[in-house]
Order: sequence, then structure tokens, then C-alpha cells
Amino acid sequence: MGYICDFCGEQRSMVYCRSDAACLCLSCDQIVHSANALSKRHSRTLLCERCNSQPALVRRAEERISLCQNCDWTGYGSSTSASTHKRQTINCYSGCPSVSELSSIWPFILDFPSGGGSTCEQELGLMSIAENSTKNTWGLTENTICHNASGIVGVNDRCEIAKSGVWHEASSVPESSSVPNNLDQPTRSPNSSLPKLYCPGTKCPARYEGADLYEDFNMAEMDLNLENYEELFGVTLNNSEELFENGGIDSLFGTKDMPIVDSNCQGAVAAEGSSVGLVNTIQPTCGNAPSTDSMISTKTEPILCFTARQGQSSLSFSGLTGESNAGDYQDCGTSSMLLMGEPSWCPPCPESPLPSANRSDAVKRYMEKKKTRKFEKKVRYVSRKARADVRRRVKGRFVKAGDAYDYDPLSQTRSF
DNA sequence: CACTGAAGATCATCCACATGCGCAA
DNA sequence: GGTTGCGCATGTGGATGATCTTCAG
Repeated sequence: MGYICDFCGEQRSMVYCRSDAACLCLSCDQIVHSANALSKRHSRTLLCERCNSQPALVRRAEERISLCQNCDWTGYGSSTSASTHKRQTINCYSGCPSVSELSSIWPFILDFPSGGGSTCEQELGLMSIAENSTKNTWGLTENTICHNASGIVGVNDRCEIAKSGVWHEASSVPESSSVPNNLDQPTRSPNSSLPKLYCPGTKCPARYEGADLYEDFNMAEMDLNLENYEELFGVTLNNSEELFENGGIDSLFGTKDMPIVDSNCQGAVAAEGSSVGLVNTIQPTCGNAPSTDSMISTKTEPILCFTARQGQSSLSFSGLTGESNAGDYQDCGTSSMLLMGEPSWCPPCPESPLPSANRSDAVKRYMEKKKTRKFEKKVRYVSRKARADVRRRVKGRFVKAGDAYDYDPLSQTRSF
């Protein structure tokens, strides 16, 4: 990752794509991400103009510079003047927006030398960008993009979520729970208030926390939660397995260095990398009322969607949806991550010593678990099962009553 | 490295019929 | 609104063949 676009190698890189782990100029961003439906779902954000390697999380209005958390903190975190700096959160986007679209959200984007023209205006229909003109405490307008592949935008929902105080802005600068979304607060102590799981920078220990989460990630716990899957959606648990299998390990444990949760309001853990399973186009759900249809139609993508509404929150994971309060989620690592306000993603931290072994171990355990697990078929009608259990068969097929049979479940005898 | 065949894994299909469900009376 | 009767669709398990995946040569 560097100053130059990883794709064309000519233009200055402006956008960071976490899925591709690439820094791209706007033109290449559009080219690359208009290639297919999957690439359109890549979450991107602006690149830090200081280190040119990390995704920017805040835009400093006065300095007219976009910074990653690390640079933002390094440059201003310890300065008392920080409180006077006005910051604008920079959020992730996906789809294939034109420069004009982007500039409508990030007016400063036009300042970039490589802000070229759009190459896929026709694709705009697949994307929705809405401006969330929520006034921040420091008076700047916060632009928010919340997009998903289906074009269903959760901006309003997100606003509600944000207002509820439960949802923490996906990729915005992390805020302590006591001062939500207030970037303009007085200088923070280096030892304080950085959310545990937040690690936009390279020196944040959060990744270790995340690693611990992986470490403790227990599929058995997942099993318990998935028990409700069929009840809710009428789909057997086998599909839940598909969710994991097709979604891929990377979906479950985070693609490469990605966190498990893509809280970019897409709700879905980025699983676009998998092939077969994703034939069923994922319809990430994030909204007040994700329809059952949409949930079922997305059976192949692990969905981790967290919504909060009127003090109630609804967590769905791979079709699992449960109404409960936030406290309930703290029983498992994934949900706690949500509640901890982890940003939408943690970019690869090349400097981070995060042991890939952790992930490998997690994957290994997952594979073993998967190997030994038995996804028992859930019987919807016990009476029918009882009937089938005693029905005579010929080569596994049911036979008419009175006909010859080669298998009788009751007597294990043959009639011939 | 590419190819091939074997072995194993996975999946879809079939069967009969009691039951669930919608609809009309 | 509640009940009854009718017809159709559904779902149930084991065996089997087709298809896919993996791996050794």
C-alpha cells in the first residue's frame, strides 16, 4: 500500500478497499468495483492522506486532510488544541458511485488531484447513497453512506440506531459510550476511552483483543443460537451450515485481517470472496424490519445484523434473530464486539504483530468442529416422522401397505 | 506442473400416505 | 363467527445413483 494506486500505478491512491486490501485512485476504484456484483459490495473508504496506508476515518475540516485514527491521534490526540479541530467522520461506501456522487457526500474529494470522472454511472442504480445530515456536536455535517448490495439503504435506520445510542457508527471515529460520536471532545488521555476493539491504527492493542475473540470463538455457542433458525425462517439448520460453508471461513473469522463483523450497516460479514454459495446474492439486511424473504434469500451469507430500536435491539446472525436487550449479547464475543462499537472494519495492519496463528488456530478449530458436528435434521411434524419411522420400504423407498418389503423398521425383517 | 483415475463425500431423487392447510358450504 | 367436509400439497426416512471433491500416482 502506498501513495500510488495499486491498480494503475499512476494516479494517486485515494480509496482504500479492504476486501482487496488495495489502495486505488477514484478511476480505478470505479473500474475495479464495477466489474461484477460481488466487487460492488466491497467496502471502501478514503485513504489517510498522511500515512497513505490506512483508511481514513476522520476529515479535518480546517487542515483539509483525511486521517486514519492513528494519524489523527498521533497528530492531535495529545494536543490540547485538538478540541478546537473540527472533524468529520468518513464512512465506508460500496457500490460504484461516481465522483459527483462521492463529492456530494465528501465535497473535499474534489480537492484530490486524481478525482477523475465516473466510468460506471450506469451502475448508480445499484447503489444508494444518502446523506445523513445529522448535526454533530461540533456542528459539522456528518455524511453517512449506508449501502448494501441490494440497494436497500439503511440510512434512516442507521440514524435511528445512532440516536438510540446503542449503535455505534460503523466506521466513524470511535467514541466512548459516555460521549457518543463526539469527536470534538477534549483531548483524550492515551490511556483512556479508546474502545477495546477499535484498532484503526497499527499500534492499537485492539487486534489482540480481536484475536482473543477469535480464540474464544466457540462454534458450539453458535449452534445454540442457530436453534431458532428454522422456527424463524422455516429453513432447516442445514442451511445454516451452508451459511458457514458458503460464506467461507473468512466470513466467519473475518477475511484475512478483517474483523468478524462488518458493521458498515450492511450487516453482513463480507463473504463475497466465496464462490458457489454466493450465487445466491446476498441481501444484507440492516433495517428496522428485515423481511423474512430477504433473510431467507440470503441463506448463503452469514448475516450479522444488529439493529436497535426504541431501546430494543435485534440481533440476527445467519438468519438468527432474537429480540433481547443489549446485555444478552454480551454473552458471546461477536455481539459484544458490536456493542463495543467496533468500527466497520480494521484494515490490515502490516505492522501489527497480530499472530496469524490465532486465525489459523481458529480456522483449524472451526474445521474440526465442522467435521464432527452433526446437523441433525429438524423434524417439523413429529407425527409424520413417527409414521415414516415405522413405514416399510424397498430399497429405501416406501412401499404400499401389504406389498413386499425388504426393510421393516419395526421388525428388521424382510417379506421376501 | 498437468493429467488421470480411484476413492470418498455430497447431493438429489424416489417411494406411500398420514397429516396440515385452505377453501367452500 | 364457528363447524364440517373435501381436496390438494406437504413431509417423513432409507437406499441409490449422479455429481463433485480430494488425493495419490
